Amino acid sequence: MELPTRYQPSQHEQATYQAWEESGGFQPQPDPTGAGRTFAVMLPPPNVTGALHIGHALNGTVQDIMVRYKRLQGFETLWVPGTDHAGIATQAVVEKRLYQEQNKTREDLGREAFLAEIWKWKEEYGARILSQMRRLGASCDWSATQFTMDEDLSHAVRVAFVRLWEKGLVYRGMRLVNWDCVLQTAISDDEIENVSRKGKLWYIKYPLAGHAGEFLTVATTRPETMLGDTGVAVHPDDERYKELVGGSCVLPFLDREIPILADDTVEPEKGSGAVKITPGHDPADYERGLRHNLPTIVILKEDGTLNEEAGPFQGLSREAARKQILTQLGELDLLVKIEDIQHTVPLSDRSKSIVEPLVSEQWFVKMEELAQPAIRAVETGALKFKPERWSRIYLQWLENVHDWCISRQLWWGHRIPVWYDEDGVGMASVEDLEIGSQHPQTGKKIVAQDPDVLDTWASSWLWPFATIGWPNQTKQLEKFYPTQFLSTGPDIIYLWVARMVMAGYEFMDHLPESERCPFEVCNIHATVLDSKGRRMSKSAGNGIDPIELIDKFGADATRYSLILLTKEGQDTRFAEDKIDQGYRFGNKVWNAARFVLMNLEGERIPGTSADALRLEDRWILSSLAATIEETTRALEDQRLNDAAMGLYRFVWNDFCDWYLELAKPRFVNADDETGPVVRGILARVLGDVLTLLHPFTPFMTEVLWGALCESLGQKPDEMLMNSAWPDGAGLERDAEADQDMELIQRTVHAVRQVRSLTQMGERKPIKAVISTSNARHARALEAHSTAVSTMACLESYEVGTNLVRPANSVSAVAGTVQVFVPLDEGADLGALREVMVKRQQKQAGQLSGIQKKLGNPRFVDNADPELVAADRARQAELELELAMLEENLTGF
RNA sequence: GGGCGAUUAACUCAGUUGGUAGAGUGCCUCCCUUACAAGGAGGAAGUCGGGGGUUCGAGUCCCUUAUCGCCCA
Repeated sequence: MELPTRYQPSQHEQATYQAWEESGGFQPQPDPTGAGRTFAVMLPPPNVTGALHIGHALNGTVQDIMVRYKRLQGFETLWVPGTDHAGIATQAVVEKRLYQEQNKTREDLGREAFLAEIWKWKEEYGARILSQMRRLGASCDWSATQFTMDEDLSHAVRVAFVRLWEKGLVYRGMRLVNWDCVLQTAISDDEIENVSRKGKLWYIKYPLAGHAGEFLTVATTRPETMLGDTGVAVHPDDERYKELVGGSCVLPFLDREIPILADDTVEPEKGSGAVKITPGHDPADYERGLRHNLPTIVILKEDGTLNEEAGPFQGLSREAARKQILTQLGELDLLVKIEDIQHTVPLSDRSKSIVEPLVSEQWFVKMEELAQPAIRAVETGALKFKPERWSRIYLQWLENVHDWCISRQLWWGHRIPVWYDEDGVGMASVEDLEIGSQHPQTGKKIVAQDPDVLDTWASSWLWPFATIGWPNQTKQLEKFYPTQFLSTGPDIIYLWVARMVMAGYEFMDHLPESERCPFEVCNIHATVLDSKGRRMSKSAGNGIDPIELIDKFGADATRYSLILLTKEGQDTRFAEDKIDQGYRFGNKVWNAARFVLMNLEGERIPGTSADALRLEDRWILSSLAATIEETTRALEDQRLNDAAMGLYRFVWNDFCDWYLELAKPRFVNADDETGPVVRGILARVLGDVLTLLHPFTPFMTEVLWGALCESLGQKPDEMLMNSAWPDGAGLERDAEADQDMELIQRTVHAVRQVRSLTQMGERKPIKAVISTSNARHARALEAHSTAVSTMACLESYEVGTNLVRPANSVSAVAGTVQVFVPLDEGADLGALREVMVKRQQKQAGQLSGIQKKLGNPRFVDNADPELVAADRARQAELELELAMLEENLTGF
C-alpha cells in the first residue's frame, strides 16, 4: 500500500467514521469474556440550539477516549448522546426567526402553532451540534440518541413530577422569585450571575407621620422600588432611631403610612442605618416582611414596567421610573445625598438583563430531603469527583440548598402536568386529564391545565436513567444503570450534576441505596481559556471554533493537542498554534508507520525466539511492555494527559529515534539474518502502538491499522475500533536490556557531542576508542558494538576498561564512559571544552551534595538503606567521572 | 467576607507517596542521511513568586505574604 508522506485527515475522516458506524461498533457489543462487564457514559446533553465550542470538544474527547478504551478492553460499552430542549434559548431563537421572516410574534401564532414552528426548526437545525460531535470522532451510539422533549423523556418527566407531587415534594405558592423582565419568566437561583458594578446609594428622606418637618433618612440602591415599600426598619440597638420605632412615616408620592420597625438584620453602619422594606421586590425584605407581617405590594408588571400600584409612575419602565422619581425627590427636597458605591447586581444568564425579584405564583421542589442521599453519596465514596476538590463545591451547595423554582412562563418545554377544577384545586396526572371531565378528587369539572412549563433541568436531571428506559424497567436500564463515568464542566455542578444525583436516589428506588448513584466518577474537565487566560466567549469574540481546527488540522490533531495541553482539571490556555504538538506527532506516527509498512514484505508476526533477539529488540519490547502497563494504569485512573504524554515519549523517543534507526541497516544488509525478526517486531510494536493511540487519535490509527493488516497479508476482519486492547502477551520488562540500552545511548550521545561540537561532521566514518571504568559496561559495549557503531556512525571502535587516551584525539565523558575520537587537524575544541567544563561543574555540584548527605550520620542512620546504597554507588560513579573529566580537560 | 486554583526555562505547561528539576514551542550551531525538513544531531537557557518553619534533605509538607483568576455570600 502506497502512503503519501503526509497524513491528510480530510481524505480519511469521513469514510472512516462511516465505516465505524456501519460496523455497528458504536452500539453495545456483549463482553467477549463473558464476564458481563459494562461501561456506560452519558453525554451531557448540549443545548439543542448550540454549536460545538472548544469546551465541548475537550469534553467530547475525554469521553471518547474513555469509551474507546473500554470498548477495546471488551466492555459492553454504551455512550448515549442527545440534546436538551433548552426552553428559554430555543424559544428565543425561534421567536426571533419568526419575527424576522414573517414579522409575527408567538402570540400571533398562538401556543400550538408556535410549538409546531419550534419542532420544525428543531428537525431542521437541532442536530447540528451532534453532527459536530461526529466530526470530532465521538463514538456515541447514535441509535440511542435522545432529546428531552421526545415522547419517552416527556413521559419520564411527568412520572417524576407526579411522584414528587404524591410525596408532597413539589408545591405551588406565591413566593419571591427571580424574574427576567426581558424573557418574562421566572428563573432559578442557579441561572443568575452576580456581577460587581459601579452604582449609587441614594439617601432619601421619608417624612415622619405626625411630626411635620421631621424626617427619617433611608438609603437605597433601587429608589424606584420605594413605591412598593410597606415599612422602614432600623437596628433595635441603634440609639439614633430608638425613639422612632413603633411610629411610622409617610411614603412620598403615594402618601402611604408605613411603620418603623426594629429588625436585627439591619446593619447600622451601612448607609443611614435605616432601610426601606420592599417585600415584593427584595429577597431580604421579603423575609423581613414575613417576620413583621407586612403587606406585600408588587409594583412591576411582567415586562418590567410599573403597574397601577405605582400611582403617578404607572406605565413607566424601571429605568424611566428611577429617573423621574429621583428628579421629583430632588424637587421636593427629599434627596439628601448620593454616594458612589460598588455593589453586586444579579444578571440573568440567558438575557443578561438585571434580574428583578418579584413575588409571583410558582412551582417549587423541596430540596432538603432530596439532598441528603446526594450528600451521603460523596461522603461514603459512592460518588467520586475528579479532581477531588470539586466534591467540596458540590457538598457546599447541597448543604445550603434552597427550594428549586421549576416553573417557567414559557411555551416551549414540558407543560406542568397539573389540571385545575373550577375552584382552582389542582391535580397532577401522568395521563392528560380532559377538560370538562371530573376532577378525580373533588368531582368538580376540570377547567384548565397549568399554563406554565418546567425548567429544562427538571428533565435533564433524569438523563442517566430516563434515556435508557425509565420509568420502564428495560434491559438497557438494568444493564447500564448506574453508569461509570460522567464528564462535564465545573459550571453545571449545581445545575445538573447535583440534581442528577438527587434524582438517581429518589427515582431509582427499586435498587438498593448503594446502587442508586447515577455514576461512579464525575470528572470535571478543564476550562479552555484563550491565549491571555481569559474565558472564551461569543461576546468577546475570542473563541476558537473546534470545527475550524478539525478542518485545518484534522480531528486527531485537535484531540491529541487538547489532551496534551490539559492536565486533568487544570485550566489551560489555548490558541491555534498550540495544535502544533498534536499535529506534528500525528505526522510522526504516520511516517513511522509508513516506514514500517514499506519494509514489512508480507511479514507475519514471528514467535520471539529469545536468542535471535538483539539488545535493541529486547529493549523496545521491554519498553513497549512498560508503555502498555503505564498507559493502561493511567487510563484506569482517568489520567489522560499522562497516558498521552507517555505514548508520545515512547513513539517518538524510543521507537522512532532509536529502534527504527537501528532497524534500518538490518533490512538493507542482505547478509543480516535478523531481518525477519526485526520485521516481526516492527509489526508487533506498530500494531500495539496504533491500538494504544486509538482512543486518542482514532481516525489516523484506524487508517494505518487497515494498511498494516494489508501489509501483513491479513484480511482485516475487524476494524481497530472493535479490536482488542494490548495485553502485553509475550512481552516482559527486561531490566538488563533497559540498562544496557541506556549505556549505549549515553555512549552514542558522547560521540555525537564530540562530532557536533568540533564540527567534524555527523556521518564522517571514524574509528574510536571507548573506555570505561566499569567492566560490565565494557562487556556490554563490546557485545552490542553494532548498535553503537550504527548510531554513532563509527567504522569500528576499541573498547576496554581504563584505556589510555590515544594521541591526537579528543574525548567526551558521559558517566562511566569516555569516548576518544581522532582529532581533525586544526579543529576548534573551544565549544567541546566549554561543554565539558560545564558538565564538570554540574557533576561536582552533585557530588558535593551527595558527599554532604553521606557525611551526615543522621541521613545514613535514618534513611532507607537502599537509598543510602544508591547514593554510595552514585558517589563512586561521580568521582570516577570527575576524574576522567579532570584528566581530559588538562589534555585539551 | 468565605472557599478554591495558579505562580517552575523567553512562552505554554509537566513534576504520583519529600532525595537539589523535565517536555513542547522559541533561540543558537550543523545536516535535504532512501519514514518524516511538519524532520535529524548537538547546544544554550531555571536563586521552582517572597519570607519563615518542619526535616539529615523541601518545587514537593506546614505557616505567612504578594500578585492573578474562578466560585460562593
